[in-house]
Amino acid sequence: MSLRVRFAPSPTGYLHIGAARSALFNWLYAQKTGGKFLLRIEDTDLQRSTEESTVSIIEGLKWLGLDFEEEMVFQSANAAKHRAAANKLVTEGKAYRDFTPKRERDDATVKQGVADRARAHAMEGVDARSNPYRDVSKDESDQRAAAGEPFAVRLKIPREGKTRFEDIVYGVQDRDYSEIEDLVLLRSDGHPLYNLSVVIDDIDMGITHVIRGQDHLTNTHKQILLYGALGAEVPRFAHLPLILAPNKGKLSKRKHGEVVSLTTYRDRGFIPAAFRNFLALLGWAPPDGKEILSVDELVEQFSLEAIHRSPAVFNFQENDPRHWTDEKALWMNAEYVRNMPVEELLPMVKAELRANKLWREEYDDNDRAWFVKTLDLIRQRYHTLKDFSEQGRAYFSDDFDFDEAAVNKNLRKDPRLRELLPALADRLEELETFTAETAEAALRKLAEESEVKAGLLINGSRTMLTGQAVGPSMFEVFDILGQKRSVERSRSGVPWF
RNA sequence: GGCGCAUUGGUGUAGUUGGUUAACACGCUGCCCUCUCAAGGCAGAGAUCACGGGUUCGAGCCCCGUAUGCGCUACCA
Repeated sequence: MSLRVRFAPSPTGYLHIGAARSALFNWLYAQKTGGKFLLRIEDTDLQRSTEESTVSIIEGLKWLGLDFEEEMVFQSANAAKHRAAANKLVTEGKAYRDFTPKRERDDATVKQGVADRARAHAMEGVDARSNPYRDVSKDESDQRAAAGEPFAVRLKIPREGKTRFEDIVYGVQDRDYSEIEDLVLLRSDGHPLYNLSVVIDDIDMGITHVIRGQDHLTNTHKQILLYGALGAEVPRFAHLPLILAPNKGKLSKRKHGEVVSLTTYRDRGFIPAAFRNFLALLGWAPPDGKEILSVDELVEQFSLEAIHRSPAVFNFQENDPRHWTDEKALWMNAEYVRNMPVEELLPMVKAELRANKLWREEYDDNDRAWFVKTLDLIRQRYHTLKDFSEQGRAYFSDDFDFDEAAVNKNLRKDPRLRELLPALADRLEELETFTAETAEAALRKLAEESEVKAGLLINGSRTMLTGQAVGPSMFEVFDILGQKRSVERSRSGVPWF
């Protein structure tokens, strides 16, 4: 059978960048090997799963360009099958009914509770095979079940032995059975549990390679036991190093908020290809060390063997808007904004402008040449798509804001500009052919005659015409804005008031 | 507590079977370019390769221990 991988997120919130990376690596591996990339929504936790989340996951994958094949699978739809499988294991004697009353756990303190219980068991010398219901006779078990007594179903793990598998990333992994409790397959309310569901679904979907986060590394042993009990072939595993927060702690949705959400990057103007490129470099590096890689190059160079084992720190500074996410991601995005083919950038800028009511249909036909030229000029110093509607607003609308600092620095500082700028407007208006060159000549001539430095007029114009202190070469800006707008804005005097 | 995994400049990563001054990218500093800001070019700061032992003529690479971090240890996923 050909190679099949899957991405199996649980729909309990937006798509986490760590999950997105798992999806990417699965997808890359499928492309690389000619295999299939499948999607399964693990919504067995009905309480926490939401439809919005499922939608956002699908949108996120689409945004990153990670198309999945075949029908997506909803794990909850297979619950009956999972239950049946567990019951079959009971009949075969590979699992047993546990009539121990369920002990409720407070969700907030589970981690601690689990650790405490484990510690207590270790101290009291309780072994993992001590469950009294392990060896209850089948008749008695059947009777109690028939009498309506509630029970959970647990897998019967042998007393002696160990599981072993070779992880493609982490190497050979051993675990003694004594370290694994008889795992619960079915809750007392009949609800199938995670480890059972993944294994059965992976078998059903014919998954040959399981590529997922390192947090599942030790779970894998339990799952291997399950594959054995179910008589199925064990797939290959590749676990991915985790992505950590700057303090090297867990990067969580709860603690770190939107910076871990993939949609944030879309909403803040990232280019999908750029973010995908950045994500690929977390825990993996191409053999030739080149970092800006197209999808095709990514696919071509990718290999599971080159993934390394230490966790990656996602470097950002909370409470600092300038460093709201990893600097390298920001740099990479700017790199894409600057260098990608304009035709590919254009639709993205169009969407951005449209969302801000700055888009005009002429940009698509009559003014297309102007639009492309403008993009090419201004994108050189932009970092995200947002910049086109914010910093770039003055190129697409006469209704733009003046930056206070810029006005102070480039206009108010020298009162002569109150006269010089309108004078410049006159000169520009007189030009018969209006280009960057003629505008420059006119400006320099005026500067010379007025005995001021050209820079004074140039910087003053920049703020007067674009509201900003920074931007492209001013003569190019005159050209882009055109004679009419250049003249009007130079003359307006708006920022003086 | 037990088990597992990890540990190369601030961050992401390279470092072939152990062999001269530990490489690249982001970020940072300075200079050049220049009408500003970027970009670009040049130069530079920053790592006793977590720590301690050991093996070896020689270790970031091998072995042991320690520390720290993370993960798992649930009738969560």
